[in-house]
Amino acid sequence: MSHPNRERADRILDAAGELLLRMGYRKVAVDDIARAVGIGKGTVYLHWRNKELVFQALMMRESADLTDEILGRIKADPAMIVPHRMISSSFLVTHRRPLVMAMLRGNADMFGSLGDLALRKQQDELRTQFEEAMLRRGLIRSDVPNLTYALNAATLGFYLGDTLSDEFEGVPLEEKAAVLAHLIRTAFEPAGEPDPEAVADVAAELSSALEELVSGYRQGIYAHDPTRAPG
Amino acid sequence: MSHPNRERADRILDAAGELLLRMGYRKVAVDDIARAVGIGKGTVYLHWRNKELVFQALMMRESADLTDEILGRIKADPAMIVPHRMISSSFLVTHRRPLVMAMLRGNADMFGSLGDLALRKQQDELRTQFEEAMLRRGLIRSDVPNLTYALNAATLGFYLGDTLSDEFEGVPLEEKAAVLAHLIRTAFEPAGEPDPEAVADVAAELSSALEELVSGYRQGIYAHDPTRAPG
DNA sequence: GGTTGACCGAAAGTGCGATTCTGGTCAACA
DNA sequence: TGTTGACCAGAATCGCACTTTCGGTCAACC
Repeated sequence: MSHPNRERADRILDAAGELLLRMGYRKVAVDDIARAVGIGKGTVYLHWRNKELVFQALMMRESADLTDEILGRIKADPAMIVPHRMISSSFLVTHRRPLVMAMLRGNADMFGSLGDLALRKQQDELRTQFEEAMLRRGLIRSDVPNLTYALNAATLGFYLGDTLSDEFEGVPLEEKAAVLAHLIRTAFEPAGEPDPEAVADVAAELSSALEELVSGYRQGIYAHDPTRAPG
Repeated sequence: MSHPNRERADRILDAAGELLLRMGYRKVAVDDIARAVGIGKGTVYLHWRNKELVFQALMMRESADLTDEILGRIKADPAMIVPHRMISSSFLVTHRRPLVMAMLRGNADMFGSLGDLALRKQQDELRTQFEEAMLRRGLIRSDVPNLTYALNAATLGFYLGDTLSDEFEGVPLEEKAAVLAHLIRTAFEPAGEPDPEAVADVAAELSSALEELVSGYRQGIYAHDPTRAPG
């Protein structure tokens, strides 16, 4: 039985991430990763059962880090959770993480078939919880039709815009975030200042939900499967 | 010299469109088109110099028809030009034209390399003109940062949403349009009713610009290149 | 017991000649 | 004069043998 050290696991993921960005999933050989770290190929397999799990772990670590970053901002200022700040801030934070961007753009040649099945489901639940809490506490207007779809569609273009056309390459990321903030604030939030108590409450609720999400991510990253039951 | 009849040209384009949707650009042979119409392959070449021009003509006709449709709505009710109605209505009309949808989704295997270079430029100019007129007459709020980018990004997600994820397939098109209308109205339009005179003026200006656009399209469709200069 | 890298088989890639397809032409025809 | 489809050349596709790559294993080593 093995309990490979975690610091090495992180170095492996570091290398995997770098190579992934540079060459794409298919072109990265497990041996490349091992070489980059300065260890034997077999050692990688002491950490994860196969190649796909290595990259899955990488993406989970990335997601966890990103979520932590957002969590930190909420802790520093609970007012961060009002939709327009939350969403534009997530936009910024996300865009600074090339791996996450590549993932959610579904760059097919970058990722072989990294299914975020359970992951996606968890995020969906979180989003639903977020929306419900916001609605309940009056931080989102109640007259928006089809809220979930509306938020998605309204946001999607900002994430995909520069992928499909280079006509807005010149606009700085911060300005784009500001535009997104304007959009969310005017279209989804009620007029006037939000109730500070509601903000605090929702911030607390959301924080704990995010913490749970992060711990879920982290759990998946370094989990080493026990050797299969003997046949 | 030839002046092939226009009705036949239209039948060719009809067939080309049907085949294009069914099999994609590459798989459609000029001979297939001719067969479908019941004419000889050579006849197609009496209308257009090569295969690509046939499909370019098809897309121009499609664009012209679509623009005409919008134009008709504006004529029937000038208030159609207020942004939220204009944009959501364009959304609906566009989504009912599979060829246009395929085109602007950039379905690479559907279209070989149909460059809408000049076309795109013309549309951009029109959009700019539209925005300026709206701003000038107070039909769009003046506090929206980066207006052009904002409108694009805010709208894009609605066009691409169901391409990338099937999670909103269930939402009827009309409801999506309603969401888009809400978004545009609340985020881009000033509160209160628009000035009827401004509406009428902008409607007139936009109508004539659209008519010009359509006539530009139509001109390109059936234009037969003169035989090359003798070598 | 942790670590390694030679080794294996499957799968992907490569080279190349044979074959089919198809855009475009044009002599013949109506 | 308008229309056609047989014809041609170049491109794409296919078939296939050969080579290379790479995920994953495991006996040997430290």
